[in-house]
Amino acid sequence: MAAIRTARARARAELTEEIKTAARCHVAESGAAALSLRAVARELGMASSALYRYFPSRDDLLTALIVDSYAALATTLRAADREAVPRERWVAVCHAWRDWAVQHPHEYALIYGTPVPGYRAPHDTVQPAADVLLVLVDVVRDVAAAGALRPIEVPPLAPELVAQLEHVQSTHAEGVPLPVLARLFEAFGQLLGTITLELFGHFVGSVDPSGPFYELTVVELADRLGLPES
Amino acid sequence: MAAIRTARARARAELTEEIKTAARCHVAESGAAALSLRAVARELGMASSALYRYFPSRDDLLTALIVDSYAALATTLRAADREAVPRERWVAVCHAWRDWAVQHPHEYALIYGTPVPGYRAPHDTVQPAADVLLVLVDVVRDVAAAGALRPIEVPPLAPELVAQLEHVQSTHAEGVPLPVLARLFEAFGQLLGTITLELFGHFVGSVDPSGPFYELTVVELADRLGLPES
DNA sequence: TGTACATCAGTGAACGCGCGTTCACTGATGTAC
DNA sequence: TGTACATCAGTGAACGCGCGTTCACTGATGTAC
Repeated sequence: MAAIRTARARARAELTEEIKTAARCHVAESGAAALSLRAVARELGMASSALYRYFPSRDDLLTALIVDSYAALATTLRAADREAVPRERWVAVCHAWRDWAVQHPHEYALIYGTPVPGYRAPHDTVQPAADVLLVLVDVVRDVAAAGALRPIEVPPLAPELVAQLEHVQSTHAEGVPLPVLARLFEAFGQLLGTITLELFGHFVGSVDPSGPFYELTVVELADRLGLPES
Repeated sequence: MAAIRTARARARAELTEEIKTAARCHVAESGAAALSLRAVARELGMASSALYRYFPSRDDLLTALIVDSYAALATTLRAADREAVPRERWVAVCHAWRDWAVQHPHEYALIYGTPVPGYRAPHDTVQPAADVLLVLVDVVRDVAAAGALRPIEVPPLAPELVAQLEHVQSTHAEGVPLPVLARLFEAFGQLLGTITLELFGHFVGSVDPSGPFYELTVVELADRLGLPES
């Protein structure tokens, strides 16, 4: 029933993919804010009104692209994560993140840049967004489970922060000590900030090209997380 | 000659400001990408073509806004920096940064978010952008000059990174040791990343509201820079 | 297997909108003598 | 101080553009009997 699909159903699935692919190209060239149904339709050689058979509105197409971009990033990170000793896993995943961003700057901007004006992210994007972070969490959790995590010292955590982190811990990061979890969020901010600054041109004239600087950042983050030396 | 201005010159200066103010409002409401000369003209009750007497194009108006936003942020940070002992200076400046961002989210997005599609930043924006960072640099440099900086350990720096940092050191940060300068850039990335994640909604469901988390980040950064305990 | 009807993909014209920019113009302000 | 000319601010109409979305339609595909 799901396997034996009618010609219509197969054509529909294929065209849906083609529309998303064309839209992704458009985003990669002109940015998400400029995404236009008409342009996509033009590229596919069909009437713009035909797209409404596949996506009820421009925003729904945008949502689909965002979900896909998160998924693509998460998949890339997972791939980088496989085969590597603990510390190298961290380094590999972090570099995979930057590489993906450099190779797909507009998709990166689509998910981590300024939200598109007038667009309200639906709930569909929450899980894909979390999946990306979970790659980082998993690296650390596996080390923790193996008892190889070096103890780290952090300043006392405010009660509100403890509550927030405990919630994350119980739902997504069991076995990761709270101080490490706090450092993981710090790492998230630092990685994203560093990549963003490079991509959006704020390092021009200082630490650009930023390969060596990013490398340093990643290594120091591994230290601060208590990951063992490679 | 600069003081005794004609009525025309005074009117011109005032209207230029009014245009920028109206444009800023527009950016604060709908974002930079949606900035429209016609909307600004409408708000001022004048013909849209009249704006071309003041700004040769939409992009020039955008540039003026960007320069102003950098300047406003730098001024805010400077104000926070005054009166405070060394370590508190760092904390005060970092919190002023976040506060400004939270209070002016669209201006923040204007300078640190996704670049506006089709817009190419002219050279006029370089110095204002640097001025913001120099507030952070100055805090650390003053402590270094007073000999109060705790020595810090960083992994060996790649030769290319050393060259980049030495260039920055010689032009903007004399007296700041290279490892500290590297950490300053890391701090820049981490602060910007953390603020961006909060502002763009990526902390919803985890460390949101992010006050306590940001506080922790700032304090740890001070440690890593070798700033003395308060 | 064949027919009758329902479903759906895709079309093309149209609505109504807002945009950046140009241009010839009017009338006020400034300047040189 | 008064006049003649040059400069400049602001107008309003127009050009040409692209957009999202709707709607009545044709014709092909799928389904029930």
